[in-house]
Amino acid sequence: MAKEKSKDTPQLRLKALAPEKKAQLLDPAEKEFASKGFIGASFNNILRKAGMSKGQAYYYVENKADLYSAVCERAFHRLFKKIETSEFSPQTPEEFWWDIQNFCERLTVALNGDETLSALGRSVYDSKQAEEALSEPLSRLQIQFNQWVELGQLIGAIRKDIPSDLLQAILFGVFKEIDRWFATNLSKLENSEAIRLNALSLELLRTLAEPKQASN
Amino acid sequence: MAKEKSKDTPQLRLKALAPEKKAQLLDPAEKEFASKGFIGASFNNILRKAGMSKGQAYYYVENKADLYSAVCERAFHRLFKKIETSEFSPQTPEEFWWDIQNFCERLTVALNGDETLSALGRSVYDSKQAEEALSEPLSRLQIQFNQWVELGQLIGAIRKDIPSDLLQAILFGVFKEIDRWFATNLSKLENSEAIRLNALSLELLRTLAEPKQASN
DNA sequence: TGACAATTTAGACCATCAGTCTATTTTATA
DNA sequence: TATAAAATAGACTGATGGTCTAAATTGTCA
Repeated sequence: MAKEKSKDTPQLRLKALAPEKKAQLLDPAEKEFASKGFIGASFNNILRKAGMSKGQAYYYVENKADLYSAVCERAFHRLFKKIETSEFSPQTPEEFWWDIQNFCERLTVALNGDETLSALGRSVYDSKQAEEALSEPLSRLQIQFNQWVELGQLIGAIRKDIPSDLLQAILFGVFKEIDRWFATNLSKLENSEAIRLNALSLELLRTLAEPKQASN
Repeated sequence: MAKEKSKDTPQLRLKALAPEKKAQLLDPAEKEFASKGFIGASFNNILRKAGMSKGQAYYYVENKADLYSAVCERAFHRLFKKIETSEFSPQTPEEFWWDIQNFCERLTVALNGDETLSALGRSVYDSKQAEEALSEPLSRLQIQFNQWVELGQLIGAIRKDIPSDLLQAILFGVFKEIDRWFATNLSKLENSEAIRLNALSLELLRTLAEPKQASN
């Protein structure tokens, strides 16, 4: 029997679309979202740039949020291909934090090489609506993050006295602010100072996340 | 001569408006902004609730952002009246942090007693647009904050190795996330746990802001 | 090849949005 | 009472994101 499940949702149809045609929509969309943010971006304008009719676009995409989500997912994969995250199995707190630092460095390099990607990433925080649009991919990220936290806790690299979702929110918040600050101030910084602050930032995160004393 | 400077801007006209009429506009606006956020709030809907025509509203208010700003300013004053901040002139780090704690407690109490105010406060972070609309009052807050930081640095309560705007962004970020977390999780919390986490949160801020060692 | 069905596309159309503009009413001045 | 100024009503504008239907295209099977 195996009745072929037909592509009866916009999402599935987009997935099955020829890469070039997908790009025809997602490329201008990415530019628009990256430069204007989720709310500022105009769906109509994207269609204009993509040379695509409304009927066509809405056949492959549920709504503006869905398009934004598709754009971000694609960019996300692009990022991860760049990072090529290696195995991550630290045994001691020192190893744990070294791995984290390593990861952050890869991330920084990857983002520095792709301004559109960086801007798109920052656009997530333009509005709650943007965040909601990405709730699904973000929750996947969250799971990954939680695994790291749990691992860290297991080997004594991360404190256990704060609910992990609170700790996570705080760490993400700090990370976000640091990112934002560097995005706007990096150009004014001496190179050496930039390096110093970068290291210091990571230290801050570590200070927040580490157990209070050397114990537990 | 002293030609009376006439109230020729919406802001001045609003300021000069009879309190009850001002409330007629600002009350429904506050409700709308608090419950829907800046972007989600509908100007038209506010007018409907206020029983006010467009011409009238736009005579007293420049645009949506200006209305939001007026609403927030009023709420802000309401908050500060509740807090009645006492003199703040610590001589030692311990005093400094004790004062901060004291302030945070007052703030918490004040906000707990006014859900609309809390929601309105949180609405600032709904979107960049909201933040921009409040750039003027927020920058006043920033100045105040910077004075505290400078004072703290003077008496050795606050580190000097991070640019103060970065430090400020980080502290604000952490504060924001903690606030948000408590806003959504407070109801599920044991009372004792809530108290513990509250104290711990402040400790986190202190950990971030204090000089690395006891020196400096 | 021709007929029929399914998929895909075009674009007119809709409600709603923030904001503008003008004609009118109300109020103050003298 | 006449005139000027301040205030108000609400029709109107150009966007927005999103819907809907009719047409075009494509696939399928005889």
